[in-house]
Amino acid sequence: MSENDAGQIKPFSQITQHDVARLANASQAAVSRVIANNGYVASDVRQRIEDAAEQLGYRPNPLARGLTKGQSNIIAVVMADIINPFYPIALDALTDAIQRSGREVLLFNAAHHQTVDDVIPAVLKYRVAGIIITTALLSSKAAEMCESMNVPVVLLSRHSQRSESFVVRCDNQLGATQAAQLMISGGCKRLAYIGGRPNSSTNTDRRVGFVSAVEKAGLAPVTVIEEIFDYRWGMDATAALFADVPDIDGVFCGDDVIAFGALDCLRFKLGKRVPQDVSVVGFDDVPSAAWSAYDLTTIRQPLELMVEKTLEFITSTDPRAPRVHTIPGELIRRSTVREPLLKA
Amino acid sequence: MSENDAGQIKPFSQITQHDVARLANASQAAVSRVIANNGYVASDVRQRIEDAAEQLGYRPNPLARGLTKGQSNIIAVVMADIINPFYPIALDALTDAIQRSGREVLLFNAAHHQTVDDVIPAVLKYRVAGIIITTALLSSKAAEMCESMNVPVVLLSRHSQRSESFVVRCDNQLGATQAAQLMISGGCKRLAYIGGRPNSSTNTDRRVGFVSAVEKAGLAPVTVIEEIFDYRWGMDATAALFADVPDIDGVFCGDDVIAFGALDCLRFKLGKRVPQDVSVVGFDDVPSAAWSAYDLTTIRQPLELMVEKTLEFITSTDPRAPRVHTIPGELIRRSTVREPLLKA
DNA sequence: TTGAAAGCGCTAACAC
DNA sequence: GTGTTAGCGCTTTCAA
Repeated sequence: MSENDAGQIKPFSQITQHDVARLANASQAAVSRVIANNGYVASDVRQRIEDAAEQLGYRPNPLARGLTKGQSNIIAVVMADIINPFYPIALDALTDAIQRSGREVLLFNAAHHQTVDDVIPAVLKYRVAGIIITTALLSSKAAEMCESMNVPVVLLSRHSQRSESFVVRCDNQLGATQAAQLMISGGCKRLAYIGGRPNSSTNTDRRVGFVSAVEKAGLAPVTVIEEIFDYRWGMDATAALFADVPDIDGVFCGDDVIAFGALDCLRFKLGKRVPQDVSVVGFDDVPSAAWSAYDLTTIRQPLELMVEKTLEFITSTDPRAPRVHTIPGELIRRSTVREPLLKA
Repeated sequence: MSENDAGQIKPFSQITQHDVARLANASQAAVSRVIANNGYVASDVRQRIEDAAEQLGYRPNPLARGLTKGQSNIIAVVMADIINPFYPIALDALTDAIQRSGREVLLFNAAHHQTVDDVIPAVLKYRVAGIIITTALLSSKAAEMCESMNVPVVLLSRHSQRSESFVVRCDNQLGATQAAQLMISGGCKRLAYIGGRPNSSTNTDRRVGFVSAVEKAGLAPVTVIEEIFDYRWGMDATAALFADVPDIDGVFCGDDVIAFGALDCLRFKLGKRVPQDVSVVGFDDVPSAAWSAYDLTTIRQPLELMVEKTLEFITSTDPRAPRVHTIPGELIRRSTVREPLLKA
């Protein structure tokens, strides 16, 4: 607007602590102290500085701050399967919580051409305040890198014995056990498990929980088939399963998306009635599980609590505190499991 | 391993250009030149530097680089409706493309407590190389901020007349027109539109395209009902619609998720057959549209092309190039629209 | 071609 | 309490 220095308005946020200091008649260091809220500064000076900052529209430059402190205000989220509907909900909750805590989210997609291990170096360059990994595990080499840079890592919804990472997860075994009990009490005799990625902890825990609960009940052993967490697989696996073992009357699925595929195969390809002929249970409770077309009985992951604990871990300082936090899921009964006959 | 300077290994990525310079017997400035690939450096020196960098596992610090250059290697993605299944696919494609171009993604969730305008200042602090906004529009004030800092903004899947932003979008009007034609050719006479957020450009464009195509065909005017892009609304709107106008035989929905709600209401609450009694068309072609339980006829947004163009815009320099890019969608015929009777 | 040197905006001793 | 000063790791003149 005005063309001289007098009324000069620098483009937004090119304003530095020097500018503020000049206007407030204080040193730049003093400005730093009040902005970072760290160190002594007389209340009248503080007031002048705050006013000046306000007036100039001062915004601290996180790049500069990160450089000097050796740590940024950024939390990295590494995700490999953004498409699977569980992850968007998780991401929504995570980003919201992180932003509310005044930090920002750097998102790394570890799908397609990159693995988690590939992206870790890129993450670390940013001197992030923490790393949240969903979906896939971390090699010990990558975990060491993080540790050597003192960056806390939390594995969300993943388990891992060996690393020093924090772990926040739903109690998958317990959930699977509940699923088994529900189906068994509904009268299922011949059960199957359609799993996702075989070597993922999520899959293993769910399988183990289910298989052992069924075993404990003295039923025929569970037929297990595992490959990947997606709809297509749920469909194909179901077809294969029933071709092999036609009298299956209950299917527990590694996640909801697999269950949707199973349900559609059962109803539209195999002509089975659910739940009369076969019962189906999923895991996660993604939004579409509640849609009428599926109305899927499933185990809900306690996402709010999981996210909360995840952020706690990131900022935790006590090295002796437990590093693994397991939260029970919640059985959501809808209409894909046969109810027990009333013994009237 | 060894305890002296000789074999000393600094923790990963604490290694600076100084360290590399010392090992390569060159100046730190020279190292900068080869790393940034910018400026003259003799080939033997370059070789030594590259070897040294390799050997030490040197990684440039993006915070420092960003500070000096006044621009980071980060692209911000602002998203408000991560839950709606269209956005995860978009996000997956976006993040993958951005990472492949050697940049990183800072994700801002503009839902819950924050609007797009709220997050823009936070975005700008990071001196990002560009901002990609999905889901919601930008006030002109926020747009000015971006412009004053010389940060390109692209509105993905949004339109906006007034701002200087780039726009990449699917041709919503055309898609809606195709939907109308398909339904009409299948024999629909009494059509309705169930829209999402009334003042969003996506919604408006789709409504206008549909309404005018129906009008052009000389049919009864379209009944319009709009509120929000979600499943629940699709369900409720459908119930309300048929209570009001029972003879509707074709429903075009603002997006797939609304269509899922409509479908479920029609089938499970209203006892209608789809497509025999009423035809339904969605928009987006999210993954679940292909699932057997829905098998929804819809318009696919050309996401790959949209993402590609978005990144082109971010790096474009020609100020006279057109700033709006509209790409036609693709009609995906599945089973929710009645086929025309064959006039044999 | 190359190195020295001056910052980028900020934090954190360190003296006063 | 406060200002001065020395960097954080990097880019970029500017001389040599």
